[in-house]
Amino acid sequence: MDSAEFHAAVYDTVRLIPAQKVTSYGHIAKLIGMPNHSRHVGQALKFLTSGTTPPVPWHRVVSSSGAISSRGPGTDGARRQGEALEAEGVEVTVTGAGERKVDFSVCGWFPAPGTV
DNA sequence: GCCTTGACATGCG
DNA sequence: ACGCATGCCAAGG
Repeated sequence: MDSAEFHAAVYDTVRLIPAQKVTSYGHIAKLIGMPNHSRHVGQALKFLTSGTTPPVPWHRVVSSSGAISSRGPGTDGARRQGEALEAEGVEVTVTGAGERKVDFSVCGWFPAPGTV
C-alpha cells in the first residue's frame, strides 16, 4: 500500500465511524490492514485538521485506553476534542487532572476487520 | 541514505 | 491500576 493510499484508507475508515461512537488508533490500523501502524494513523489524522472536505470526525478517534492524546499542552486540541465528543453525546470521563477519556464499553465502535 | 521524531500498542515491574 | 521500557514503521530533516 502506498503512503497516499494509507492516508486515504485512514480518512475513509474514520469517516465510517458512526455518530456517538469512538474507536482507537490500533483498531483503525487493523481495519486498514496494518495493525502495527497505529502511530501513523494519528499522523494522518493531524492532517485532517488542515481543512478537509468533507469534514472527518477525527475527534472520535482516541488511544486504545480511551484517553485523548495530548498533542501538546500549549494547544487546546485535546480539550476541544473532549468538548466535541461531549457535544455528540459521548460519555466522556473527566479525570481529576482534567484529562478526558471515553468509555469503550458504552460508545466503543469496533467492527471486525474485513466487514468494513 | 542515516538519524530523529511521533495524535500508539503491548508487556513487565 | 500506574509507570517504565521495548517494538513497530513511515515521514521528515
